[in-house]
Amino acid sequence: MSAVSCTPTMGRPRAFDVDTALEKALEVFWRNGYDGTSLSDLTEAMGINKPSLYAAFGNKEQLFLKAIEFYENRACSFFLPALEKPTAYEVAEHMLYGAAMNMTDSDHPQGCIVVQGALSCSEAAATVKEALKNRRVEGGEKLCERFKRAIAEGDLPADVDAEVLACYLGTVLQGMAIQATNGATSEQLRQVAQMTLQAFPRR
Amino acid sequence: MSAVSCTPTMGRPRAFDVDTALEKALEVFWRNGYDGTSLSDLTEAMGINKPSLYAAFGNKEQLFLKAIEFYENRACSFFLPALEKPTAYEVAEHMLYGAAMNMTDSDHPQGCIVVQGALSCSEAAATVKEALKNRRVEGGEKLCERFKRAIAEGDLPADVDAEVLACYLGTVLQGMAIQATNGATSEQLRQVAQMTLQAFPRR
DNA sequence: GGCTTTGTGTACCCTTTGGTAAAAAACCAC
DNA sequence: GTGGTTTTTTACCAAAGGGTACACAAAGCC
Repeated sequence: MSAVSCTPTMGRPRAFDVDTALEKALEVFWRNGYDGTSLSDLTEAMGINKPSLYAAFGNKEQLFLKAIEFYENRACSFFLPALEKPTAYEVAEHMLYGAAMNMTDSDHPQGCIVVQGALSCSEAAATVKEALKNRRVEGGEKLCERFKRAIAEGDLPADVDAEVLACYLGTVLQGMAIQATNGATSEQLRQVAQMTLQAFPRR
Repeated sequence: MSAVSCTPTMGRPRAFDVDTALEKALEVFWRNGYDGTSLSDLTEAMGINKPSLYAAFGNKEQLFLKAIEFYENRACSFFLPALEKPTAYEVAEHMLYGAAMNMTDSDHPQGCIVVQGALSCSEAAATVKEALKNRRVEGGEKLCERFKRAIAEGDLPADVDAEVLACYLGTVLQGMAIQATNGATSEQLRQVAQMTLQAFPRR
């Protein structure tokens, strides 16, 4: 199941659990950003030494990318499940309320690592910055596709612009990540979600 | 006028213009973030040596804070002027369309440095992270005050929740900064602005 | 038991980081 | 010119950055 490494049968067994270590790394990257996280921060949080980190994950950049994958596959992810809802309105509703809940959850850093993990960063972080940007853009495209389908199904009025609607929803979702880091409560974000839905076309 | 230093009459004159150098520093910080910007990046962009930088601006942290001040006092700032508009709706309108224009202006990096300058960062950047967070929160509070005034003036319905309205608008504005870094065009952001205004109560 | 294979721990590599000491240079007042 | 004052230049510092060599330890295989 672990996407990171197939445990070999020979040789000394690993003394740590790869997914647990990845989860710790995710939390550090989430809180401090890519540039703001040092290898010492990582090895300390993960409870392993540098050679173990490099053997298991490649390097800092690859570790970050694997942490992002781990993040998106977590049980509490809300984006993809929301896309499956039967109507466009319910898609938006579940996504907005899911974000309000998830981004303020005190079990992990506030906000969203795909937004804040490497927003403005050094040349050395250009690859991960691009990777996160692509994920944000792809999220918008998935929303757009979903709304186009809704129009085709007659679930949304034919004169609705799916791209604008997706961009609007994406803007609010990404803005909620910033609000969460500002200290907004889940209740405040739920009210933002409610207002956002007021501008949302219903069949 | 320069808030940075009163030019002394004695001694060797400065070989660079403080405000020009500050503008260059702002651009680097804006593009790379606080953690992602090194002193070499700064001195190269500003065209000065490190001792000159330290003499004129203190250190990296103080230079960043002065760059933020410079940023907020620029001619093309839109936030404070929008607050002065006669009605709450016009306040929101000017702020949203101002953001759509400003955050995609190719004369400088995309987005907003108050949002992306130090969103997730190292312990060493905790001070500037906090400073930016405070500015974002204060922006929301100013919006809230403005909307409360609008309610008192009868410009907004009495049953409107000024706090929710301010949080909603702040969320969209901060989300627009992310969209701009994603590569959104000013036209796309204008359409987001238009949709946002649909949820805005009118008298 | 030995052999092979893999992971761990320590100690190290070079580069870059933020920041400064000290001397030379450019100005003003006299 | 001389003295006082400030800025520039060059060279440097200690610490931290990402990354690795190497010896040793722990497992399966035979």
